[in-house]
Amino acid sequence: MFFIPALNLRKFKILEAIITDYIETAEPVGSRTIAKKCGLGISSATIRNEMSDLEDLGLIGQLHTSSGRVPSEKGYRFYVDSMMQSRSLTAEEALSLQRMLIENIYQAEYMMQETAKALARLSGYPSIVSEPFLKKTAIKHIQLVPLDEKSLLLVLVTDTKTVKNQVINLPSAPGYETLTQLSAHLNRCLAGLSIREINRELIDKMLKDFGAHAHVLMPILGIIADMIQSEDDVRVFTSGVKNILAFPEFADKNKAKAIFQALEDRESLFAILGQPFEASGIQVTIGEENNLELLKACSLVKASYSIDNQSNGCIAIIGPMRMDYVQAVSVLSGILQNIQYVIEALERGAR
Amino acid sequence: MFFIPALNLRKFKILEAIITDYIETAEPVGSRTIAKKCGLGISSATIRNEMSDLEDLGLIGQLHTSSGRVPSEKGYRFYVDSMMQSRSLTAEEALSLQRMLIENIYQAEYMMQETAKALARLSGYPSIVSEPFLKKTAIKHIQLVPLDEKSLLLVLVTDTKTVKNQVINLPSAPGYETLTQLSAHLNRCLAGLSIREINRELIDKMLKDFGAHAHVLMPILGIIADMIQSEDDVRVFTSGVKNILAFPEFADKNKAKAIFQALEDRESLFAILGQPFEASGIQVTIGEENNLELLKACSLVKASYSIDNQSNGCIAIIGPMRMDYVQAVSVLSGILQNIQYVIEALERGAR
DNA sequence: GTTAGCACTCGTACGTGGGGAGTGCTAACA
DNA sequence: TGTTAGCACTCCCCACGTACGAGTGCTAAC
Repeated sequence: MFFIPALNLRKFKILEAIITDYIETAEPVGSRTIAKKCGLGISSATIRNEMSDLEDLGLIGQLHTSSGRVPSEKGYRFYVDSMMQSRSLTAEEALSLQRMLIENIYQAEYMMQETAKALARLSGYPSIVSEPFLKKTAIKHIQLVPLDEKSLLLVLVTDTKTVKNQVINLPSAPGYETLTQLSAHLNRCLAGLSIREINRELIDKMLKDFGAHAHVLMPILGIIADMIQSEDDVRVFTSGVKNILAFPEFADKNKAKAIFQALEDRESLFAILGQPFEASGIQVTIGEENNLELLKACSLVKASYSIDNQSNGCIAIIGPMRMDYVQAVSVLSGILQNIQYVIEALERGAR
Repeated sequence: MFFIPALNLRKFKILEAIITDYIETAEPVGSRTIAKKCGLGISSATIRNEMSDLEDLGLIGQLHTSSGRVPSEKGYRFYVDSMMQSRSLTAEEALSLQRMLIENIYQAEYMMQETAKALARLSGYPSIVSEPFLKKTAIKHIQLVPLDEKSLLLVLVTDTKTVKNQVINLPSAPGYETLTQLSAHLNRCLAGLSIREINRELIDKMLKDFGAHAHVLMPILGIIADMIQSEDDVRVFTSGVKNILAFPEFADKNKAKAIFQALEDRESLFAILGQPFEASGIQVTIGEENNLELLKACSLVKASYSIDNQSNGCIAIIGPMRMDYVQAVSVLSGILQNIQYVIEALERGAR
């Protein structure tokens, strides 16, 4: 948020008209268009003078002499910070979200793909949604399932209702009976704990209590720690990537391709979402403000959702700098609310 | 496969030269190009005469008078059936596949996404890979995991090592002890069976043996049947969708968008892969041969992989009709072999 | 049967010129 | 002093005509 002293109300309104018009049409905006549209009752000549001032302030620019004006990054930034007013979701949008909630929300992981879809459909931009990071998440239940004589399956249910599987290979896996006992033991000791609470002391105690199976317990404990600690199992969903093609900004094949490439690759998705997901509220980063080279011609609208007041997951949409920020922010915040609502419902259900 | 009597060796070679050149360049092929390239030692005039004949046979066509020749769908069909010789994977390609095998292959589901990636990377076309359909797959292990007082988690491991989870909501869920007993009971009765072997008689017997928990057992049995019967849980992976943008055939935004749309949507992916996946070997469908309107301007190269000699899953790539069929078929068959190899390794490991 | 030659077709690239949208500047006006 | 009409100027865009080149089909000669 920054303040521009030279900006009187008329300039403010003209700037607003330029930006909204350009967001809508993707065409440079001329003084006559503004004269007709902004309803200030002043002539295009006066507006030309004002536009010249706005250009001096660095809020708008020209592609070439005698072209209309185009918002600059600084212009967009000012618009996002000081001009635009967020709106609520329309009845239609809200209804569409409600439908999303009705089915398959018990497990957090089902919700994510659906959230990505809703985000893309309602906003018209490609969306990215990450599963919650598990770092601060607690273990709810552990189950060991026999597979064959050399392997077993570890099923981990967290308090966010996410279910994770991992096959564990051993020189010789215990039988069903032993696994059942081990499962019970693991649950007694670990259920309700988060990764931070699993310490050396606890592990020593567990091994002591169940020493006969230490050779099985050790690798299992290691893997459990890995599972809830590493982000490797955190999936990231995208939707509506094709929406990019609707924007003239990405008419160039190579630009479109770069975006598609990035949105297909896990690593670059993480890079886009950024680490850590600590920031709260909705963040808008415009053009050069983005650290990633790939995004320097784009804008990113991003929000974190939290579980148990711990910021854990991230939802975002990507678009051209000429993005409909009002639409983007309102859809994102609407969906954010819904996610929180669902998560809280899950939490309540879990206790 | 069809036979064209009028096609002597020279015409055959000219047709081959036209098709391979067009596949490479996407430009209509002229008689002089062929004269220089095909090495038959005949002049362009002679080739023009032959081309005229080939056009009469419907194997090639012209975009307009005085343009070069372009293969027709019939031409491509003849090429695929009778002309092209498949090649083996190059050392580089084979190595790339080997790398894919090294990690994360124990569970079939990990392999699928990797397979899709490899397929797209090696072929240069968008790829689609489906998980194995479970219809003929047998149950390996069932485990009931307590969640809370109103819900439990059903974990189903199949003999293809696919693991599926489903939350089951009940008015009142049994405790840990009961679930452990129920799990044991379910495994005793169902392990090793496929969906076809689960009949009324068996269910009656199970309910009789465990009548006290019939109200829990009934919904569980229903869900197990659903899980292995329905295709709802079969995931389909895509990769390299962006590759489409490399082809002039999809320069039109709307065409590209239609493909992106289709490859993002589960339903249309199933429609593309087609049902059932019974056919063996590699199938090529060209242009109008495809039932789907969307694919009438494309070619689809598809293969099924099987588990235990039952055709169960499907891998495919999509491209323009001017597809590099040699490349496509060789990559697809190379990857198919690898999938089979991995699956057999899993099977051996499972016994 | 093959080929050189030629007239013809058609798409593409290129230069040109007009129209239109837009600007900045100036001078007149309230 | 701020506003506005008018004007010259810039520059993009499009339509048009032309030249060129790639390619064909046909004919006649080998």
